[in-house]
Amino acid sequence: MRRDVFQAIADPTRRAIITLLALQAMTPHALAEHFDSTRQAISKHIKVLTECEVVTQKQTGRENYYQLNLQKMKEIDIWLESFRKMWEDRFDQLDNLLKDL
Amino acid sequence: MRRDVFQAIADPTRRAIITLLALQAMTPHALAEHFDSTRQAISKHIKVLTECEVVTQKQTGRENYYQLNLQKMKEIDIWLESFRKMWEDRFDQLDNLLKDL
DNA sequence: TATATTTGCAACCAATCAGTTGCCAATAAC
DNA sequence: GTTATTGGCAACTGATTGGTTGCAAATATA
Repeated sequence: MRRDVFQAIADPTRRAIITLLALQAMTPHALAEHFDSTRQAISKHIKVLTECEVVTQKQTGRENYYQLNLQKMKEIDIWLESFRKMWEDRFDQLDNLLKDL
Repeated sequence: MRRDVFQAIADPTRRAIITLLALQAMTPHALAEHFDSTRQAISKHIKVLTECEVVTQKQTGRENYYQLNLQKMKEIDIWLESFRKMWEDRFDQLDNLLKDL
């Protein structure tokens, strides 16, 4: 099974989970309340996120708090880096063109 | 069928195609030579990329040149924006901590 | 004109995905 | 001690994915 951050963010529900966990650590139960699907469905998504280390867990009693691992988000940023350079160059070119006109 | 840039970059072969097309526009045939799988498999990936507008095509005779649409790459960057702010804040906090020591 | 190259389409296949329900274990609350 | 809450596991289902082969159409090339 392929488990990387790119696969993790492919699913819109998982992206929503990531956004929620960016604000604060939450339990699967609390997370599930934000969605229409069942707690088990959400738990499966959390499992994927945990397996690719996008999310880490911290157990306290019976409650399991999950929190976002920003480092993994940074991995996407690193991949984007070379492309960002390209669109910034394009922007500069357009900028120069506009100045010349 | 869900077709967005996040699903597009989920597959490692598609990410490789994107990287190749960032360097220069290419035909499916030329692209396929960079991979082990068949031309049809690559064409299917190109179809996904086209459907979510990560790639645009330009036909010349029987050859079909595909090129990267940087704008769609930027969409990922926009989504990352809020998270980037977070890890930069964390870095600043660490920086201040180190200064204090 | 005959042959080779490039391409997209359709049919098929095994694996994976996202979701469900049911169940049981552990912890909290009463 | 009994009941409620939380959460993980397993089994199942339908849809999607990434791959294959075969084929036909269009364009180059000999």
